[in-house]
Amino acid sequence: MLSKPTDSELEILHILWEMGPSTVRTVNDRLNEQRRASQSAKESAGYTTTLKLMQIMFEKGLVTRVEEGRTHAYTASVRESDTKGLLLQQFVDNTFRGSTARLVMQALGNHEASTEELDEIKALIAKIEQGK
Amino acid sequence: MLSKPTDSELEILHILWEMGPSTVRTVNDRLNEQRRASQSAKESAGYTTTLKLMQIMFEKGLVTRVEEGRTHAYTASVRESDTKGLLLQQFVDNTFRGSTARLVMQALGNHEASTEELDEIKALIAKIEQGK
DNA sequence: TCGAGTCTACGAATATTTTCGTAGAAAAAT
DNA sequence: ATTTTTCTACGAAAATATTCGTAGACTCGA
Repeated sequence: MLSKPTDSELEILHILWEMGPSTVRTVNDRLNEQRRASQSAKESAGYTTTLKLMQIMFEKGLVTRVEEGRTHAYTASVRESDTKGLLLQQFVDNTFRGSTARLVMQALGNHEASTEELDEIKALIAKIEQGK
Repeated sequence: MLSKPTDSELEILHILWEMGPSTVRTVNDRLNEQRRASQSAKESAGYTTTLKLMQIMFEKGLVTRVEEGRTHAYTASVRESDTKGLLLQQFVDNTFRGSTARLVMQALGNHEASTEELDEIKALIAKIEQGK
């Protein structure tokens, strides 16, 4: 059963999805790199903080790990699209009363979407309509 | 400055947006009614739980209140579209790395959107493209 | 070989969010 | 008039999420 990751856990999952199997050290470095780059609200995380999070994620089944000599190589054990789908589902339920259409309207209304993005979306809609 | 409501606070805001100025009692009743109706994960909330939440929301400036005899009438002081926009922004940042297009793709890809909804969205896209 | 550096494990301090018990005042019911 | 109900205020417990200190084991270079 797919369990919902917290915000911090999601940050780590993103890195594992992007980089594949990684050590805690690698994840921690990348994490702090990203936070610095994006002026994230969060400070940089201590090594043991990231370690602990990843251990908890292991207990929850969000990641698997393999001993590689003295260190562990962690791998995401939930699929990116499944996880995002679940998060999206809950977000739509909580915030838009379950209405995907209203979510999309708000998203397109607020944000400047680029012409390319709009084209992509139009193409997707066309594809969905064909399937009906 | 618009502050981000927690999940419970959002649940209350929805009710205030829907019903206009309301007492704690009214909000609490409606809340539990909705939770029962939707088999929500949460149990029904005690009166003082809702009261405390609304007091906290008042301190945060999410709601205003007016004494009406012995009770208080609470009103949302943040706009629905602003609040949802903020939540959406943060959700897109956390979950889709800031890409609205990817959010929309996931939303349309996963969910069966109705023909009417798709038409609405197409119309919206057309309008945005005209504005460019 | 010894000391500095790096790893995991683990407990616990913090912070945040949610829940509720209790007390006191006011109103309503009997 | 007195009991019961219905409010608010408030503190604090409970639940959840985040952060980090410390200890012990292993590795590597001097």
